[in-house]
Amino acid sequence: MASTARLAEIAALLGEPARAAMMQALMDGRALTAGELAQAGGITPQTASAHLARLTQAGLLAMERQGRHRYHRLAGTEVARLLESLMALAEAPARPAIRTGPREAALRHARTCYDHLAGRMGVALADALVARGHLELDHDAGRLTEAGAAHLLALGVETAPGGRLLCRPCLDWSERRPHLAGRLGAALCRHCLERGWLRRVPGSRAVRASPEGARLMRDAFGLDWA
Amino acid sequence: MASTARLAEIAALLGEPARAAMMQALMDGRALTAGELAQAGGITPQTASAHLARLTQAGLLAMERQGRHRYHRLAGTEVARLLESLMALAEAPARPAIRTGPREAALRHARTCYDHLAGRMGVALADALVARGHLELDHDAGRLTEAGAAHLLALGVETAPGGRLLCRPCLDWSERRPHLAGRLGAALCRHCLERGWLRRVPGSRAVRASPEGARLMRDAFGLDWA
DNA sequence: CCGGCACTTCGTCCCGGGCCGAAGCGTGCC
DNA sequence: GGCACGCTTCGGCCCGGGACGAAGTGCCGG
Repeated sequence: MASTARLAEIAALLGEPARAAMMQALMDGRALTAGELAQAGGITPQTASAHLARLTQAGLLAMERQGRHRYHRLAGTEVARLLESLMALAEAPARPAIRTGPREAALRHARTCYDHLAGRMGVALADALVARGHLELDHDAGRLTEAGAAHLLALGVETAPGGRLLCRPCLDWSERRPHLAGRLGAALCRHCLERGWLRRVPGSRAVRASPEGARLMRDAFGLDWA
Repeated sequence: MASTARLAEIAALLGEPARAAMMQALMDGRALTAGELAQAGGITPQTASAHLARLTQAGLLAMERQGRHRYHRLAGTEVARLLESLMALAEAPARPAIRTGPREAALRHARTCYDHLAGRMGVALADALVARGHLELDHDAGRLTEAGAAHLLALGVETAPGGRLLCRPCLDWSERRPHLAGRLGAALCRHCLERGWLRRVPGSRAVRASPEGARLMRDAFGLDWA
C-alpha cells in the first residue's frame, strides 16, 4: 500500500492555507518567484521561504534560480492532478460557491487549469468540438474523431504522437461539467496562446480573448460562447 | 476560484496519519465500523470518534447506523479520486516503495482501488485487453474497441449505458502503469467478484483468484499473469 | 566597489489539535 | 430488567507548527 505516512505528509503540506494558496497560484502552469508566492499566500517572505523549502523538499515544487530570484513551479502533472482533485472536492455542490468580486467572475469565465483551458470557455470549447463531431467526451474519457484530428492537424494543433486520439476530461469545478485536459487539452491551450488568440491576465489565472482572437476561435472551433 | 480555505481544510483532514489510515482502509469501497476504523488508524475509539465526526461533517465520509454499529464509507468517487491522486504522489519514483511483508506483496499482486481492479492483476488485465485488440489505453484516456464491447457484452459485463466505449485509466501506484478505472473498470471488477472468479481477502484490500477463477479469467480476457 | 534587492536563517512566542482516561448514552441479548 | 457492547462526549495534557522581527547571504546594477 502507498505509505500512509507519506500520503499524510503530502496532504498536510497542502492543508495549511498559506501553502494551499501558493500552490493554487501556480496552477496556471507558470513559475513564480518566492516574493510573488509570499504575496499570494498573504504571508511574509520569511514564512514563505520556510513553506517553499518544505514543499520543494517533499517533491511538490521544483525550484530554479535566476540571479537573485528563485522561481518555483509545480513539480509535474501529478501534483496538478492532485490539486485538481482537491479543487473539485472543495467546490462540491454541497457547498455552494461563494461568488465574490469580478476577479472570481473572470476565473469562471476563462482560465487555465495548469496546462489547459478551463472555465466557461473551456467547457464551451469542449461542447463546440463535440457539436461539430470532432470530439467525444464523457466523465471518464474523451476521444478525438478522425474528422476532429484532421481538422486540428490542418489548424496546426499538435495532437498526440502516433496520432493517438484519446484524451482526458477534467471536471470543471466552476461549471461542474468536463473540459478538455491531458495532452490534447494542453496542445489546444498552447496553440491559442501562441497565436495570440488568448492572452493571460497579469497576476491571475484568468485568460481573455481579443476580439480578433474570439473571431478566429469561432472560425477554428465553432466556439460561440460570448 | 475554488475556496482556498476549503481546499486546505480538506487536505488538512487527510494530513493527519490516523485519519489518512482510516480513509485508505475504506479504499476498497466497502463500509467499515467505527471500531474497525479505530484499529485501522491505530488509535482508541474515542480518538477515532472525533476524527470520524470531522471527516463526515466535511463531506468526505458518509455514515449510516445499524443497531449500535456505525458504518462509514467514502462519500463518493470524487473522494476516491482524491485519495488515488494522493497515493500516486506518495508512491512517486523519487521515493522507492518500502517493501515490507507478505501483506504488501498481496496488495501489489491484486487489490481493489475503490471500485476497480488494481495491482499487477489490474495492469495485466488492461494489457491483455489491449493485446487482444479489445481496448486502447494510454495515460490520458482509454477506449473499448467495437470488438471489445461485443466481447464483454457476450460475457455479460455491463458496459456504459448507450454503448459508450470511452473509459478512464488510473495510474497504478505499485506498477507505475495504468489500469482500468471509471465505469468500465468498476463493471469488470464487479463482474469478477459476482461470478466468484475473484474473492476479497478478509481485512484487506487485496483480492485473490481461485484456480477456477484464474482459468475463467484467462478464457474470458486472455489474462495470463500468474 | 558599494548599496539595494531577493531571499534565507535564526530565535522566540503563541495557539491549535492529537492523544487518552473516565463517564455517559443507545442498542441488543439473555 | 440487567448486563455487555459500540460508540460518543468531556476534560485535561502535551507538543508541533505557523507567525514574524532581526540578522545574514548572495546577486546585480550603477
